[in-house]
Amino acid sequence: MTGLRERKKAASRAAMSQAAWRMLLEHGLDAVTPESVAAAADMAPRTFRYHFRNREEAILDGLAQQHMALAARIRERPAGEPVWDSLRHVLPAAVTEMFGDRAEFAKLVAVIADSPAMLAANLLVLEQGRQLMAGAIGERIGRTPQTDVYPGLLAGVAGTAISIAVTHWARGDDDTPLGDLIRDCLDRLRAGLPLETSP
Amino acid sequence: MTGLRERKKAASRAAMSQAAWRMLLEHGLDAVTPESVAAAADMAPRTFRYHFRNREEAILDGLAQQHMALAARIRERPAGEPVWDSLRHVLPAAVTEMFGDRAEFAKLVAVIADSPAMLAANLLVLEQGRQLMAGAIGERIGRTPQTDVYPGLLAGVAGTAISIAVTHWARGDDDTPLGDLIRDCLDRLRAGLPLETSP
DNA sequence: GCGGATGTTGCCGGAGATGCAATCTTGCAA
DNA sequence: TTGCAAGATTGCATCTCCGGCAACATCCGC
Repeated sequence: MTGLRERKKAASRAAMSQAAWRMLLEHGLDAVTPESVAAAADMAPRTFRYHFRNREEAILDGLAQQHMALAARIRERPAGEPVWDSLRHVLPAAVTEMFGDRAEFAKLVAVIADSPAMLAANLLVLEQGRQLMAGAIGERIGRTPQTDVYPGLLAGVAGTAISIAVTHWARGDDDTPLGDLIRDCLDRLRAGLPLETSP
Repeated sequence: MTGLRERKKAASRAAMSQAAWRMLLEHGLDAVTPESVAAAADMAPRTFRYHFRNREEAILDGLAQQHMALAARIRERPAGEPVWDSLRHVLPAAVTEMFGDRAEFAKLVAVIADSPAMLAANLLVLEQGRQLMAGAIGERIGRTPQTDVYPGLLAGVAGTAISIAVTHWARGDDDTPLGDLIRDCLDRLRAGLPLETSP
């Protein structure tokens, strides 16, 4: 499971992904090329292409990893706990630590805004996250997403809460902590999204 | 607005999009190339690239159009109607007419399943649809998605309902009409997605 | 230790995307 | 009607990106 081989492979991947991320923040999307990233990580360009389909995938790989970790944290919650409570318990903290620095994430949002490829890659990450989340939810409540709509719906709702909360948080004209924003969104969704303002 | 010029441009676009769609259903994704589609629509390959970024975009262009129409239909609902009711009124019918033939759509699902590019393109379409839906919802309730999370949350929920319902419907091991599935999903979401089974 | 499996790398070819400019069609006004 | 500007269609040339193939190095299991 944790053989030297797999660890080295993961290390290579992580090194390039982090290099790509830093390069995006400091020099913009155009500066992120297989060549530059590979050089920064001290590897061959071809190795970059072995691990990642394109630069967008490399840049977002870190986020993708953490999305996968989200599902795991859902599974780890005590067995009897209602799923909604599990989400409310896990998501605010997990997502907050996921997007540590607001300025960095604002930059990412800006890049996504004017790059269709980045947007598409980001949507892929989110979709994959939803799939895993649906699986985890289904496992907890004993229903498979294949035959029951519930896990998919709840995972979709959770994903929506995260996306909306993070987007508003990244905009920066509101200093509410990200965790509180997510809790607020989740609570509204759990209440069935009534129109009434509830400040 | 409806000058001859624009109609001709839209016609070219529609012709190629439909050709791409038919070609996908009959010969698979690999058969859909700018050259083949352009030939089928009696146009030059370069014209294909003038209208579409890639084959996936061409294939899904019809769906994208209808997603845009969705937002318009939300806006057309009577002014006093609660937004949730508007969704419940518009979505089942609109989506049902959107995916007329189950076999065709099942094919699309299959293609999406093993083509990351198709998946990404599809997610782009859905995301764009959500944006428009959020705008329409915000307009109806007098809140802009820019400063208020409500429109985005509700649009996200609506999108989730559609995606999940359509996916299950396309699987085909349940003969419930698509409209009923969507209504069911919407009702569950409006009720805050309680875990209890309610058959 | 040895053989198989797998990560790393270089080389190279095909496919896809884009800028440019020429040409034709349409919209509009003189 | 006629002429001009704007925009759609097309060809050409180029460029980048992606992936297959094969060689080599390293690691795992027996």
